[in-house]
Amino acid sequence: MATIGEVARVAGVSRSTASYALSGKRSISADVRRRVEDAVRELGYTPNAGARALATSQTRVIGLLAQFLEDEFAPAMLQYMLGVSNTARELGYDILLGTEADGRSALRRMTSSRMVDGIVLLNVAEQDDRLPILREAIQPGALVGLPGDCTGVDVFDLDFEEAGRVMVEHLRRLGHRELILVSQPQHVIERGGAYVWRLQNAALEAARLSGITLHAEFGSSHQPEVGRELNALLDAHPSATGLLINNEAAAAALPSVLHARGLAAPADLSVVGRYSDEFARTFSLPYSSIESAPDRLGRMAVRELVRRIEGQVGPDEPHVVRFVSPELVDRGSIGAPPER
Amino acid sequence: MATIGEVARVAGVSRSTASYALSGKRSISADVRRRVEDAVRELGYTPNAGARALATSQTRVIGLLAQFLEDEFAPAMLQYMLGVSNTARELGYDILLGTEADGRSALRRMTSSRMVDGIVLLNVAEQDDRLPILREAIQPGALVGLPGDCTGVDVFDLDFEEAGRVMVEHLRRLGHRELILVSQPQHVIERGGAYVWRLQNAALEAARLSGITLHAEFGSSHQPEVGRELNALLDAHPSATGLLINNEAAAAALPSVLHARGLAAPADLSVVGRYSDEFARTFSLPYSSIESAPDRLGRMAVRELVRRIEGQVGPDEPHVVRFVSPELVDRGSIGAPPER
DNA sequence: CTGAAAGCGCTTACAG
DNA sequence: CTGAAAGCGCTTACAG
Repeated sequence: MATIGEVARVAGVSRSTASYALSGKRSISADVRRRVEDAVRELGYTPNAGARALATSQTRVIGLLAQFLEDEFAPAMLQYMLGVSNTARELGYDILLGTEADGRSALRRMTSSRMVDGIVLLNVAEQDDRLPILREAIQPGALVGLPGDCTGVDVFDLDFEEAGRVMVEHLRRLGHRELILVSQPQHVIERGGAYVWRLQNAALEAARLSGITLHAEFGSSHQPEVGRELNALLDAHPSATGLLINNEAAAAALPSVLHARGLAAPADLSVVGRYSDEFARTFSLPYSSIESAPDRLGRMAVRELVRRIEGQVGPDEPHVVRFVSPELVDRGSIGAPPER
Repeated sequence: MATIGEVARVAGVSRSTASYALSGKRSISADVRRRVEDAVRELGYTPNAGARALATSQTRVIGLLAQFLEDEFAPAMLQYMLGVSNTARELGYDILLGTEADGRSALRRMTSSRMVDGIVLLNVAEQDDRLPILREAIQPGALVGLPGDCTGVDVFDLDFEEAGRVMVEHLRRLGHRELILVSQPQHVIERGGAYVWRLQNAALEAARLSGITLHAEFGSSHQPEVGRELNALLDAHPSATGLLINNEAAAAALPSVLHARGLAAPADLSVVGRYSDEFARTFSLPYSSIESAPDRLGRMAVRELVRRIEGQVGPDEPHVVRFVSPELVDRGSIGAPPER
């Protein structure tokens, strides 16, 4: 594999001149530039990434830490990963992927050995044990998900509280008075999945303020349990007229559950979920939903991260905490409550 | 960030001694080893990956090229990625992920700039335009999926032909005489997704040999089209008693289609798919299926790749082409044809 | 058992 | 506009 030394020799210039001709960091005579470019083409030269990283302290690689936890729904994670990966590439960065269960050691390895210029953390928990490590790292970090303590990192998340309020409010205006909310499994909360209770508490509060009964329950993240649980919930609350779903597995299971019970949305039951449009298409979900915008969040996180990496944001400029406003995608599954 | 020079200084030895004490590549007095280890701990030293790569020509990174094509079902891809990523980590390698649509340029970038020690290609087509680039690269490559030309790379794939035969044979023995096979979309074939016709041709041949009627059709990779197509197929072939599904989107859509038609498997219709157990769980699919073993294939590919990278397989030792035998996972959706 | 030195392939001040 | 040289942080023959 050709080195810049060979390029220089073939072009009849010094290595530094060859380097500058390629980087454009100082002016080069047209003749020399052409000779260097010809030599590059002739030799099929590509700079060695490791050598360049050593010389510049820049790897042009972003570390992406995803975790596939037992109690979360894997296909939903994929959307975030692709949002991050595609945006990184557009900005000239590659992705070093860490999927291991022990995110701490992956993070430590990537940052302390300088394999990456920055880190994106997915699936951030309220008390995320990766955060102390990230804060000690010299590389900047961007999170998708809201931790309890946001110092030292840029944070991006859906406004789950507003999402909870929007769901309740929307159904209230149509005349609903008794609703069921199915959240993620309880372990997700125990592990610190703050978004679960952020949405749930806001929904409960909104319901309380307008005198609506809201049955808030946890659902499993797996089939067929979650299907059974949905059935049990509908049995337990026969007068409920609206179903709020903050649980991807439950959303995916709902069509067959409703089918089996002979229920149609919105004629018999209004349904509103919280998931991405891509997810809705994949699982053919006909329910209106709060768009969770994984691609957009991934994109925002990478954009801000790259701004920090490249010094467009000073190291002591304050970090951002940005919430994406929930947007309701209408798929026609919300209507007035049925007359009884 | 500490360098090995600082470690050496703190330990009171030369840099080479510090390096050898850490690598264990030559014998070191117990005293010196302890001093070096103490210094490492005190300084929180981690070797700089770029510098090490430059010195050793080894990055301990594997490039993973995945593509998320319009006509393929994304959640199925994720399984392969995780199989590769997790196995790589177990063997001490990190994953550089390329998800861009232009796999050629990603491949070129990773290999020619020496960011990786080897490459895993997912989703390999019959005539895969990434292969010429991979063959020119100095790094070894392992594929999941069978290309027309296997020279110069290690290849791993499900034995789709045997899978087609097993599906037909299984139903034949139970007395079925008319079957429907739903394959991936036609574009997948046109693009060179050889597995589609490998399974289909073998199934057609097996059916022909035993005098069974097999209606082989392509299905869409998206909802709700594929649901409509399934309905149309069942309408068109009312006397078919078995359904073979080599199309993840169709499999995911089938429960609600059968439900809507009031059909149960296997009482009214025997169903057998081709997808992974993990996929079955995610989508709550109650159908017996040929296990597509994405984690196992990913694991095999990485294992062999690492053997090549680390020189356990000589550069001129022949490459392997290994097929995983289809295994039928019985979920109770196959039975005798209904009496009419 | 240990050290001084060369080298991996770049970039970038320094000098002209 | 161009070149010679130092340096990034490692590893590893070479010498003792």
